[in-house]
Amino acid sequence: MEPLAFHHHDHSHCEGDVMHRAEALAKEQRLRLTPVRKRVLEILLEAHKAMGAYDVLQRLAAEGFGNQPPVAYRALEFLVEHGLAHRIRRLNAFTACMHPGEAHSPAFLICRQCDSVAEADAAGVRAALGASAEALGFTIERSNIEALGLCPACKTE
Amino acid sequence: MEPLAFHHHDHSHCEGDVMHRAEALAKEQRLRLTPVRKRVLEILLEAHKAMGAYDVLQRLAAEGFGNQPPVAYRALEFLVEHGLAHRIRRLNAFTACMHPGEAHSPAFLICRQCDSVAEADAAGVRAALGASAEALGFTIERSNIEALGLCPACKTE
DNA sequence: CTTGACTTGTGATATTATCACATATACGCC
DNA sequence: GGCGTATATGTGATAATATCACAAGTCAAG
Repeated sequence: MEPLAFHHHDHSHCEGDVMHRAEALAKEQRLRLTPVRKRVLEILLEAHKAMGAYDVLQRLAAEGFGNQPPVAYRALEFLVEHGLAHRIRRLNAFTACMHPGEAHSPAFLICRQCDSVAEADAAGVRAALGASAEALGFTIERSNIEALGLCPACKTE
Repeated sequence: MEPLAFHHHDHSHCEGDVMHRAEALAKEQRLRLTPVRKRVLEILLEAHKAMGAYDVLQRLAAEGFGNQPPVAYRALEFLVEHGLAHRIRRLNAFTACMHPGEAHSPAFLICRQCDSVAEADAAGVRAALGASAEALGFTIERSNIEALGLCPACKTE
């Protein structure tokens, strides 16, 4: 898994690229990536950071979609459900998945200064967590791993 | 770190024991464990599971403390700040720390069936997470690691 | 072209959390 | 002990986040 955040990169390209993969994935899995859902994913990708449901809703409403909370929440729930977006509980916010398709349940690194959110490789983390849980006889089904701190860019400023 | 949850144990004793350690810790660190704060900790310990701020508030109000949200939130914030309680973001809830004093920032195992919350050893998890973060130049300051699944008791039922 | 499953729009409401300001209490210092 | 300051609490209002319920619309299979 390549860490996309915290590095300079062709931003518009990364949007298109991820979007492309998301659409391919949706087709492959017979997911219905409807206009609202697709637009929400685009909005998240454009923002390139975590957005609250109401921020997303505002954008949607401005574009002629419904302006009631369920419109945003339902689309976001769909995207999260199918691995196209992630929910950042610490921020009560959502962010586009940068690695759709690649089975992963990443750890999130949240910069407290610039609010950027990066997906970090969590393979080792999950292994360790699984071991701890197993020692207690607990079976993990889903998990969220979030860290708050300073990103490299903000550290040097 | 001993896993207290998921095992039968002398419940009333564990309450008193943890409370005792919390008070000792407070004295040692010159923390002001005021009546509201102490009572909130007791309530969390008695419940022995995660409680929402408004649940706590209801209990407080019934006992003559203030009945406005900040009363509960302030006490809970204090307890979390000083390691006497933990915030479970997945549940928008709080739980008493079962290991006050022992420097730890545990992983939480949340049973989706019975809503019990156990603190699991997170030393390995944090090491792995720190390694992933460091690889990206990110400095972790705080983190929350939560897993949802089935506890041993609910698995066999 | 009809049925049934899924999706969206909409209004209302529930739940969680914070702000602002007045009052009261505890602590350090003299 | 008395004073001044920092800290804590009470209270009303409000903000931010999330869900429910139901009607209407859309899509796809048969």
